[in-house]
Amino acid sequence: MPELPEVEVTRRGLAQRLTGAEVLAVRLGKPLRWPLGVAPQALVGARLGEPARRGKYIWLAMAGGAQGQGGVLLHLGMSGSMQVLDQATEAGPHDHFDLVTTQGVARLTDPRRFGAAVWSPGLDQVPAAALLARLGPEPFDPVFGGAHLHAQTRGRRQAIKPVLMAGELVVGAGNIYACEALFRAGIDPRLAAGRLSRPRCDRLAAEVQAVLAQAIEAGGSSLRDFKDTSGSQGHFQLMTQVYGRAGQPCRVCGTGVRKLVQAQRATFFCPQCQKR
DNA sequence: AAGTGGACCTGCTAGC
DNA sequence: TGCTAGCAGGTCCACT
Repeated sequence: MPELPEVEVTRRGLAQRLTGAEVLAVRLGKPLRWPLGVAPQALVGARLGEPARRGKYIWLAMAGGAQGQGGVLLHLGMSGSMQVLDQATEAGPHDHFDLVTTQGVARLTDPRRFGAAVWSPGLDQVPAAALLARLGPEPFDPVFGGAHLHAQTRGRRQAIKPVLMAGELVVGAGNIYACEALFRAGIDPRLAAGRLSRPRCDRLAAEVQAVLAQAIEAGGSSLRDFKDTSGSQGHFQLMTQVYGRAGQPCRVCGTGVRKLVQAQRATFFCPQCQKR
């Protein structure tokens, strides 16, 4: 589910509800991708700062409590979402991390358990630093743009779509938004990254930013189960031009949208609008 | 060294 | 109707 827009929508919800709250209890469900790395009760008494986001990770900074300065790095994996409940209801079989606070209960629900909640003494310290180490620039960071995209793709033979998704050139564009950005930029997803001209890099960078911004505005995409922290669905999935539309007519030219597999992930594109 | 493929885990759906 | 193979928004790791 969650690409950058969904994670950002989640972060905003957490920020609104939980900033300044004090941790009363932590409840763990089944194991997630990585262990929390600290005894749950060690977080009791800590006060939450404003949640931050880096790529598809959310950083819940906290101070005080037995564990002292640090925070919890959250990832929603493929199927995760977070809700903030007024009261702690009984945990379901897919609720694997509850942060009970004075301002509500933040609950991570993640059926596939590719997500994680990991304690770290700081964002710039292990284990958080190790997890964030390979992330490229944020899409709205001034560092990211056509020049960066162009420079970083020289000599690369791999197709642009998996390169975009890998997160080394820019974080945040997962399968949906990589497909959508390439469509908007008129670029064939199979084109070798190193063959993108500078003007096309400019265009692609702009479209990555535009599609992510628009998706955040729309509350993210809810393909099957994504919900924001108050339980509402996003509606960007209603605006996709190509993602999930195999066989349906392109909204621009009417040609059938095609589906193929790249790096073991489905790619959707319009063979007419997107050129090599 | 870049690129590829497998792994992690569960639920839903399309197809027989 | 019922089973099953295949597929799903991510990312790490091992191997070529």
